[in-house]
Amino acid sequence: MQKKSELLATSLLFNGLPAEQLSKIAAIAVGKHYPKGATIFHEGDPGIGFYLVANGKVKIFKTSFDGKEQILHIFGAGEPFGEVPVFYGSPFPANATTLSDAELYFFPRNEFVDLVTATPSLALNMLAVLALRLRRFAAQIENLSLKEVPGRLASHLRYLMEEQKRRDKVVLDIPKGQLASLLGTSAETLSRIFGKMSEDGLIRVEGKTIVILDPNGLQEH
Amino acid sequence: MQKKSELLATSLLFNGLPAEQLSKIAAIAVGKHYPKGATIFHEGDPGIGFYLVANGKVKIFKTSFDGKEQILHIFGAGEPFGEVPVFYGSPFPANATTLSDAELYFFPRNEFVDLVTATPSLALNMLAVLALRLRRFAAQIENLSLKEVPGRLASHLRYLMEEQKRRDKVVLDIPKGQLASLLGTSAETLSRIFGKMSEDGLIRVEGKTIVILDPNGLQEH
DNA sequence: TTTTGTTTTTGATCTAGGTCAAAGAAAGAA
DNA sequence: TTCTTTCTTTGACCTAGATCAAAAACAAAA
Repeated sequence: MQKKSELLATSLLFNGLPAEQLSKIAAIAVGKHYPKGATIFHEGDPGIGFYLVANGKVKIFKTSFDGKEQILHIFGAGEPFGEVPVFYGSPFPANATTLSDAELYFFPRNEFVDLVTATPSLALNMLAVLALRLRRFAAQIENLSLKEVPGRLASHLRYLMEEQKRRDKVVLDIPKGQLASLLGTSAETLSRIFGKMSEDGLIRVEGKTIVILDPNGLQEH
Repeated sequence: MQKKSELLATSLLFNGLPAEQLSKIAAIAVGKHYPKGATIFHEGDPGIGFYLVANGKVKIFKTSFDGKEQILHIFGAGEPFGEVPVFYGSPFPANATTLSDAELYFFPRNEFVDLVTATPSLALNMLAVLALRLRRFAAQIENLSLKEVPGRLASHLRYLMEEQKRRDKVVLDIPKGQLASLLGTSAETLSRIFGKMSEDGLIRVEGKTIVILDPNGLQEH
């Protein structure tokens, strides 16, 4: 139980809460293990609570009638997901699947709402989490509708540079096919764009490692 | 002041709060009038508070370097906007402009955060508002990336049928060019799709009124 | 290693829908 | 009304990127 509240304390959601609150929160969390590729929930399932990633990676996605998928988010350690039904209406708006073996904490809706009601700083943290997510969605809509695929890839690479705090290279943490689905394109097109950017001397692709040769050129796209 | 808290009471955000709270909320709201086409804020401006539409219509949108615009939301009476910076970081993630003459209430950040902290049910209402908005964004991303333009138009028409509670016809509340920008396409393409759907006997276009001839056929798209 | 399954790349082809230009229709303003 | 200004439609053309098919490269397991 010690380790559990330690992880919780590092997340944006439970950040800054006093130890006393943290242990109450830890008390209602149920740990669950999922193998790689497991379904956590489907779009339309009733949302009886939300999850927090302890370790591993989870994708949230929509699928079209003909099987194409669009990834909305990829969440890693410390990030919560599936909160929408907790605060507004019942069914999950999208599907959730693990991208690797994963350990998750599940927070049942009613208990959690009680905690939020009793703990103003938890409520403000949750508001911050949702506000950040809205900001990310706005950026994703901008990318999908106002930028072409090279521009979307460029902004994703800049995002990874930021996240991994490197100016010279980044490592893709998901297969290229999944990246294509996140950027709203096909694996074939993404592969061609990687090729084009290499030709143009912007990057060098070495498997999952992308060497950034021209950070400024990347801005342009 | 009486009228003000009456309007507030009808909004999802302040719904169900006791009169005492409502008057406190009304006390910090500052009324402002904007003419049609006025800019309320730009992307990147510091967010010192949020707004609620008393009457009129407001669009929230992103623009590309070459001037194309993508509308993220259109808000009418009773709907709040610009809350993201209140709860997470400072700058507005998008632009806001009036689509008609509009009366807005402005809520300064600090005072409002104090109220939220002191009023659990207000916090839960705000969480519901943001959760609903996430759900809408997820649907918009799905539309942009998994559906073609006819499908997007069809789901917008179904949305209007729902909203206006009519099965036989709906009235567009914005110009067709703005609708194109909301659906992530151009005015020309939208016009052609309206034409095609009319040919196919799905709808009949009479100016801003769209007569729904075949609700089931509309489902298909 | 060799085998088998999964990613990734490459080639060839096709089309939805963007863009440019201009004409028509509506809607306000004078 | 008549004049402007803003919306909407139509025509002609063009390209980003999807799709299909198949080879190649990797990775995991036997």
